[in-house]
Amino acid sequence: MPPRPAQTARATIRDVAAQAGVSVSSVSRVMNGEPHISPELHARIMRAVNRLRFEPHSAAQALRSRASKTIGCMVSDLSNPLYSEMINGAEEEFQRAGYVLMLAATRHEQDRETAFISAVRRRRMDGLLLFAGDNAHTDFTGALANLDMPCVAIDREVPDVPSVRADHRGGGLEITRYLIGLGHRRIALLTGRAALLPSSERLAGYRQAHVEAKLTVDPDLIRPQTQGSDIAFSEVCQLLQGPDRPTAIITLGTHMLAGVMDALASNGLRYPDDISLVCIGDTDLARHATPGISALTWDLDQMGRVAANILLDRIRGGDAAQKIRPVYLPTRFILRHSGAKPRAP
Amino acid sequence: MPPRPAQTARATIRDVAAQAGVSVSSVSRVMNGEPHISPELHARIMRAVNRLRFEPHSAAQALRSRASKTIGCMVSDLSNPLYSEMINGAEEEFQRAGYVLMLAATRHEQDRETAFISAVRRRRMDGLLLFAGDNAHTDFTGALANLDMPCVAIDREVPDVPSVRADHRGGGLEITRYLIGLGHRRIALLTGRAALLPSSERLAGYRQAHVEAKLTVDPDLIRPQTQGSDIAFSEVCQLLQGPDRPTAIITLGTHMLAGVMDALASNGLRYPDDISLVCIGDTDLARHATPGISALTWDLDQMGRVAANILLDRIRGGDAAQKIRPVYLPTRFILRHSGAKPRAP
DNA sequence: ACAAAGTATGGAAACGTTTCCAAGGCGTGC
DNA sequence: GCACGCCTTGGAAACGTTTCCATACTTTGT
Repeated sequence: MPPRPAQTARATIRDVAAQAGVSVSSVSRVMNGEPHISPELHARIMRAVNRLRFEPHSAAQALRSRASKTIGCMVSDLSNPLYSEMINGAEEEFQRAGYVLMLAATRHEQDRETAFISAVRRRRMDGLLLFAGDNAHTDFTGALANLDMPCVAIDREVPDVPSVRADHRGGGLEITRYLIGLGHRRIALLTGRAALLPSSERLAGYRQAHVEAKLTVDPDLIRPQTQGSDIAFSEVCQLLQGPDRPTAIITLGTHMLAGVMDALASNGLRYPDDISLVCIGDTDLARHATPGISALTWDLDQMGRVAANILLDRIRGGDAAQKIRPVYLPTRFILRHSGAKPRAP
Repeated sequence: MPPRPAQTARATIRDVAAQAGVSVSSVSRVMNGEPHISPELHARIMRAVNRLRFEPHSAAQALRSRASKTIGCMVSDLSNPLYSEMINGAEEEFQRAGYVLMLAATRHEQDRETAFISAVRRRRMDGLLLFAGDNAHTDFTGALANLDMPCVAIDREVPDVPSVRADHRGGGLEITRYLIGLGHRRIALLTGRAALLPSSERLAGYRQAHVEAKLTVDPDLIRPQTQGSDIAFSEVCQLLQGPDRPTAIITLGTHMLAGVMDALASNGLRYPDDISLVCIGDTDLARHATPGISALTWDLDQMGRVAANILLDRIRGGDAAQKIRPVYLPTRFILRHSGAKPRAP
């Protein structure tokens, strides 16, 4: 194998100093915008910088100054639009503050989580943003405890780490109340991985609504399966085969809703007449299905931004110990036409 | 402001060497898995590494070894599911190869593009993945030419840079032929930003189909607007007001399709009877609308992976100069029920 | 048996910054 | 006129690795 073509040598701070006839430290000061620099020194240095197209080597900066200007971001699945929209918002805030995002998708595998934590440590990243992930991963939580680094979680519960969360419990409560109010007594819940905070919170809201109405919850109606439209399809088919089928379904809006709709169609059922439907997370599909599907929504972009700013605050040495209490963002119920009173039996 | 709580000091390679009673270079060799190391030296060093929880400082490594194990990834919009799915695939390949992804969303702003290029240079990233972006940005192309770094573009044309592309031209040709074959003569095309390669290629296919059928193209039917369902809505409304309205519409599947459907509905039109519809990029909405909407699709995850592997090859010193010819991935037309013969006028 | 070639280790010089310290010049208040 | 402090600059020591070179000890080939 031929040797790599030599990178065209790049100017170092020393070259700049030599070119401008000044000391290295002066160049450094100018590059970092420090005060107490005479105008003509500044001008001379900038001229040299431009002539040589000097660009500071950030590894050297990080090594010496102990700040990498880098944020780690751990998410289970990049292609999940819920996450990517939050990341999009967060990234904008980081960019504005001069930080770069390092991204890793963990696919819910504990190995990848710990591997990324290790990368975060080795790279001495300045902060870490954690998106919803399995709380069951104890190794991970352990690794995190030793992390000793500003950290913010999104829709995830991590000890001693501040978090931003949507009010999934309140949302679950609201939509369950709504369905109960319509007269439903058997409401199926397809809310995604049980180990994820949003799912467990929604379930709590769902239960609370039942308690309020003095109804008991049939555990068979709760289907905390993984994401995926095919899973949703088979789960719903199974629910519909049963003797005492549900009269309403609450389901995740991304991917799962599609499977649910397929399942209804292939069982010859139509919403809202035969069965009521509410989905979690508003999507094009929910909006444009006919009839439109009522949905629970919240501001993903905003969540990303809020989390990013909390993290930036902490990096800047903000009042660390305080306010690790979670910040909650509201959910909003969009009423469309997928709910109705249950058929008389 | 109180001083930041001192980071608990972390072990350096020197600490490890001292603890194990060996030289620094031996520790380095062990950490990098070099050969010619006696088993007992290896064991002694690993024991010290574990005891001290030593983790090499990657900035120092990067500084000395000139490899940052980092890939830059530039994309206009992270929340666009087309992109995020490709990124998801690419990230998996990078992760497997031990690289970390650095992500930036440019929002089609040239400033952000050049800013990111600068970040890439300063951080001495090992490679760069470019997603579809405006070819009109000449400053950017200039900056890129000086980049002197392994680079792969996805659905984007950059001089001297290899690329991976879906066969958008072939796809555009296929769906336009299909509609012409049904008898349509006035086919509207809402295909996204004209400056993006996929759009211009689709347009080329669209034109070619017209040429083949000896039809002339009415430029008014081509609406190369930006993304967004509201834009699509108003564009379609405008098209439908005109005296000689189109009998078929080709539209992007993400977001725009929703606006198109709204526009049809609010003009009292139904597909496929009143007007035919085909969308580009398969989505839940296209699949589950009633009737189902025919769609052009291609493998996003695969595209990301292919691009990642080409880039990794080049980083490893692969036959650089060769094969900068674009790699094309096929598109596939999924026939559903949104197309019909045009109404007799 | 001896040169040549390899194997296993250590020592020290980079890599390109930031930052601490020192020092010269200059104004200021007494 | 002098101690003091501020502004401006330079010099040099870190930061934590990798890598080159040297060295001591084994093999191997003849």
